[in-house]
Amino acid sequence: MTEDYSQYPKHLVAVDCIIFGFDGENLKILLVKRNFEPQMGEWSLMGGFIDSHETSDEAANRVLYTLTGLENIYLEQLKCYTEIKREPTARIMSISYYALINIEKNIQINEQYSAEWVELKKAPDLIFDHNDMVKDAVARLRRRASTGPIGFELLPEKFTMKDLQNLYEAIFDEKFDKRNFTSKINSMDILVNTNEKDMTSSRKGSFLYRFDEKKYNKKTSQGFMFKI
Amino acid sequence: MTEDYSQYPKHLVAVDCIIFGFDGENLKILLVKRNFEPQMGEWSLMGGFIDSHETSDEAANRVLYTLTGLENIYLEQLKCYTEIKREPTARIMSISYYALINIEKNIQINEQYSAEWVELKKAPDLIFDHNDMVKDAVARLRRRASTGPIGFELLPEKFTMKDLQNLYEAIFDEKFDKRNFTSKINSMDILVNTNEKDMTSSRKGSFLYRFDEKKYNKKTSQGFMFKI
DNA sequence: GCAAAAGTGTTAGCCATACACCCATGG
DNA sequence: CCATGGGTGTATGGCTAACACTTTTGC
Repeated sequence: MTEDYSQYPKHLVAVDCIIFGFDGENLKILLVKRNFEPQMGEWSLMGGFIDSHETSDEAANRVLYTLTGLENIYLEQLKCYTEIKREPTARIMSISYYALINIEKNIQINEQYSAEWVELKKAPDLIFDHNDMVKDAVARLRRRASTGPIGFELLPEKFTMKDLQNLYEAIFDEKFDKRNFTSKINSMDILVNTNEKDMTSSRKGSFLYRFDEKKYNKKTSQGFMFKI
Repeated sequence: MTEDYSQYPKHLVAVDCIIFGFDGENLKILLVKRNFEPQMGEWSLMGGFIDSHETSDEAANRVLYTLTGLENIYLEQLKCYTEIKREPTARIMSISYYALINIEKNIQINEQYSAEWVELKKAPDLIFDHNDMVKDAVARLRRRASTGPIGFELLPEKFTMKDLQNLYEAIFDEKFDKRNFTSKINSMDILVNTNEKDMTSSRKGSFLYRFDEKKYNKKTSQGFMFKI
């Protein structure tokens, strides 16, 4: 006896992306203004339907590429939302993904979508269950950021210690002590000082660091655990 | 302009359940022997297709009820698996759920499914990507167990300190020091000593405890954090 | 020379860990 | 009375958190 799949219902399945960026001061998310019904003109996450020939990961990457032109972005599946009435016009499941992008990269945001970076804290109400998706994504981001070096995805290649601290303060919405933060980071020994200075923020200038991924991987394979 | 959904492909979407139980010594999972093709006769997780009128949570609860007759079980969504060829005969997405059940409850396992409790460590190879699902579920269980009181879902209402320690040792696959474990649990002050003794395990007998959920909730709302 | 941000160490309290003996009881 | 598992306290080292002054340099 072979299973006859035709008796089972099929479903529309979409992906929605929570795209995080950091401008040096605030965490932001990239939102689009819907240019189609339902809820045309309202703010939402960027999403798209999953095609028959692609996985949800591929669909999320495609959606991200379509909007930003970026590839090889940090992207992680979060959760599948399946409430029957989560969209008013049809039963659509959606798998949420969150992405981390360096906001300074030359992003050519596709004009077609009226996308905007908005501060996470000041984000407008979103359609459907997209507010829940964002909330879940922030929780996941915090957890990942505290246990792994994903914060660097949000920074340019070279960054100051202050940038890094600002980033973590934005992610956790919490202030840290400068000396404790610096020595914790330094004690992990996963950054390299480029010996270049960023002279834009002060007269004295502040050193620029790079995340040393090779070193991090090596240390990790020897039992090291990132922890903030 | 309203979106025309008919142009988008629809998908079969299933749920698969990783059902954990604890027998006092070992963590177990409930597996079924497939009685239909493909891969008839091989071990797999218990699963089922999502119907048009139900959410994935409801489908998972239904699958669990069908197999065990149990309702109101701890159940949490894990991840959506969408590889095109994850099943050989059709493109089927699957949302995994993990469940925690008290193995001592009068479970009437539905004979129809040839289900068996097997020790997690000795689990056979499973079909499709079910091995990955189990691995992901164990990781999630460990995380949840270390930060919340979900372990009690796996124990009978009354349990000894030894039971509790055995449980956490099984979950984390790691031995703990008896005195440190006891004092950590006691310092959280979320158990009540029933002043009954379990006389089956020793001459002296060991006290039976209950998890005090009310107290836990109250403490939690005041900032308490469970931590093991 | 002064304003503004960068950089840098020490201390005290807390928590995690390591560790061993007496107790109660049934047989 | 003895064998078996149950129950209990202390000391140490490491980590976290609190805290303030000096340096550099452009203006």
